[in-house]
Amino acid sequence: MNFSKRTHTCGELNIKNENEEVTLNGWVSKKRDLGGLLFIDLRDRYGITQLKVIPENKDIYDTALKLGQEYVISASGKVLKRESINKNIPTGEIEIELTAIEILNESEVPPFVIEDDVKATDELRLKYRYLDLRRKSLTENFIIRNQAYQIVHKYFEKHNFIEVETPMLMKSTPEGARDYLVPSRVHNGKFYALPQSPQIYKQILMVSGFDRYVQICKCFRDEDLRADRQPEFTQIDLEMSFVGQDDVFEIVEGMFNEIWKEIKGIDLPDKFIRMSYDAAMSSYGTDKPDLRISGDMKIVNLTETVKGSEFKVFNDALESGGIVAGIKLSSKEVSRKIIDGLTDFVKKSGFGGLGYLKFNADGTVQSPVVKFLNENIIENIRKDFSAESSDTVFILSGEKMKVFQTLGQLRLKLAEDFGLTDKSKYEFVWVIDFPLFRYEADDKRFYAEHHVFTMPKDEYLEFLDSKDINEIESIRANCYDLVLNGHEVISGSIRIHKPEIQKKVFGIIGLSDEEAKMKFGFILEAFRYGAPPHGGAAVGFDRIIAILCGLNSITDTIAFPKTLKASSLMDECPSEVSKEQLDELGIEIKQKK
RNA sequence: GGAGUCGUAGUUCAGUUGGUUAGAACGCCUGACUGUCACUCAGGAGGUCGCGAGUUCGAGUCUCGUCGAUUCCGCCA
Repeated sequence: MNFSKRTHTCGELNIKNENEEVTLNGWVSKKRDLGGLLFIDLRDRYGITQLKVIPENKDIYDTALKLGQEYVISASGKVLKRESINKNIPTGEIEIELTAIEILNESEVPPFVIEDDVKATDELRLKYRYLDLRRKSLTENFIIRNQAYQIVHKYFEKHNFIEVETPMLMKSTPEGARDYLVPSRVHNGKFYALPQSPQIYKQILMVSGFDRYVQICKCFRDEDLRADRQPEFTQIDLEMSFVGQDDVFEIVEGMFNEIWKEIKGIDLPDKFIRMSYDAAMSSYGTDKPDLRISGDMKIVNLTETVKGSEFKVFNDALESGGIVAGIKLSSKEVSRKIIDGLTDFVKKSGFGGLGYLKFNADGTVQSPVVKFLNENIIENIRKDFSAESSDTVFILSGEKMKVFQTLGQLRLKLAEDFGLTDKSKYEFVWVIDFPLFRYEADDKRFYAEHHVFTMPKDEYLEFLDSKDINEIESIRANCYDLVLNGHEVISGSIRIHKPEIQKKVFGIIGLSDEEAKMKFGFILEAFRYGAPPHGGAAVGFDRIIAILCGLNSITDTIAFPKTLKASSLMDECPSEVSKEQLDELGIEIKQKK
C-alpha cells in the first residue's frame, strides 16, 4: 500500500519549523468541528499535533469530516504559527494546515475513550490492552522500562559481566514456589518446569568459570497473586565468583545509582544502610521496613518497663513467655473513633484489644489501662518513647513475633491514615543476617528460609550438626534482601560451594542422600569439580519499574499482564486444548472437585 | 483455600422502605456554528440491571448459589 510517509512525529514540531512542508502519520485523537474550520488532534507515541482543515480545500475538508476516533491517517501540510497558543502541549505553538489527507485505516468506535486519565475498569482495559497501551501515561511506563533495560545492560557490560541465556524448559525442583509444568510429548508422562528463577543454572555457570553472569530474564511461579506479583515476571539475575556479601552489595548499589541518576536525576547514597533481620523485626515488625515514615516510628519493647504492673493482660503475656511492646504516634489528635478502628484492626490479627496512652497537653495521661499501671511505670513508658504532649503510645502484648508483626502493620496503617509517608523519598536498606531455616510446627520440619543453597554464616557452622530446634533456628545465613520503600526489590545470598556443608543442610530439611541426588544430583555433581566461592542476587525488575513510575501495582509495567486469577483477558488464556493435543501428550483431564 | 469491595446504557456512575415508563454525565448518530484545543448549541438512538435460583401480588433493590475484576491473609523470594 502506497501512502505518504511521515517526515516528523507528532511530538516534535514547534515554531522553529514554521512554513515547512511536513507529513505526519498517526491516530485521530480528537476532532473539533466548528462548522467551517475543523481541527484534528493527531496522536502518536511521541505526542499530539493539531491539524487544521479549511472548507476552501473541499476534497480534504470532506474527507476530514468523515474521520472518526482512532482512524489512522497520513496528513500533509504546512506548519503555521497558531492564532491562539495551547501552552499545555509542546507542539502547542503550531498547527498544520492540510494540503493532503489519506485515511490509512478506519476504526470502530473504541469501547473506552483513550485519554490520560482513564475511566474504564481494569477488566475492560485488560481486554482491550492494545487500546489502553495507546494512552500516554501507560506508554511512558514502557519508555522508562526500556531506559532501565539499556542502563542495566550497559552497566553490567562495563563491569565485565557476561549475559547468558538459560533454559526456559528445565527440571522441576522441589522446595520454593509451585512450578508451572510443561508436559513432554517425546517423554510420555514426564514434565519440564518453567524456571522459578535461573538459580541452579547461574551457579553452574560459576563452576564453568564464567565468573560474572547477568541476565534479564522471565521467571514463573504458580502461586496466588497480588498487586506486586504476576505469574510471570522479570528479574535481573546476577551471580559472581570469588566474592563475599560486600562485593555483591557494591555492584548492586552501583546499578541502582546509575538507574536513579539517569532516569530520575537523583543521586542515591554510594552505600545503602544495613539492618539485621532481627533488628528489622524488633524495630519495624517486618523484614521489609518502610523507612520513609516521618519520625521513623520504631517499635519499643516495654517488657522490662511494665514488669510488676497490676495489669492482668500484660502479666499473662509475660508469664507465657510473651512480650509487651508499643509504638508512638507523634502529635496527632486521636479520637475515640480512630482508636476503635485501630482496635478492630489488631483484633483481626487475634489480639483481644489495643492498649494506648494519650499524653495530654495538660500533663494528664488518658488510658484505659492507666489504673493498672503505677505512676512510675507510666513515667518510664513516657521515657522509653520520649513521649511529649499530644503523643499517643499504642501497646500490644502477647507472643513475641505476633506482637512485633502486628505493631509493624499498625505502623504502616497509622502512616497511611495520618499521611506520614514521604512519597517523594527513595529509602533503600539492606536487610542482612536472615535465619537459614524456618521451623514449621505443623509439619514438624525445617524449611530453607531463602533457598537450599544459601551459605550459613561461619560462626554458626557448628550448629549444622545440632539436634536442638532452637539452635538450628538461630543459625544466620549469608543472605540478604534489598528493601526499597517497604518493598523487597532484591533477594540474594552467598551460596554453599562445599559439598559437606550442602549435605548437612539437606539433612536438616529432611532431604535424604537419595532424594537429594534425584532432585539436585546434577548440581551436586557439578560442585564436585571445583566450585568457586560464589554468590549473587536477583532483582525484581517489575517492582523497580513500578516504583520508578510511581505505581502501586506492577500490572502497568507489563505490556500484557494477567489478572489475579492468572488469566489474560485479551487473548483469553489459559484455554482448553483439543483432544488430539492431549492424546499426543498422553494426558487425560480429570475434573477437579 | 479464607475475608472484604465491586458488577445497572458503548463507558463511568446514581437509583430512596421492594412499587407506574430504570436516570445523569461522557461517548455515539443527526443538524447548526470559521480559532477550537474537555469547542459550543439543539435534537436523537442506545438497557439480558453479570448469570442462575428463591422469597414476594410485585425484585436493579432482599436471600442463596455461581462467574468475573480487585484488595488483603494463607501461599510466594
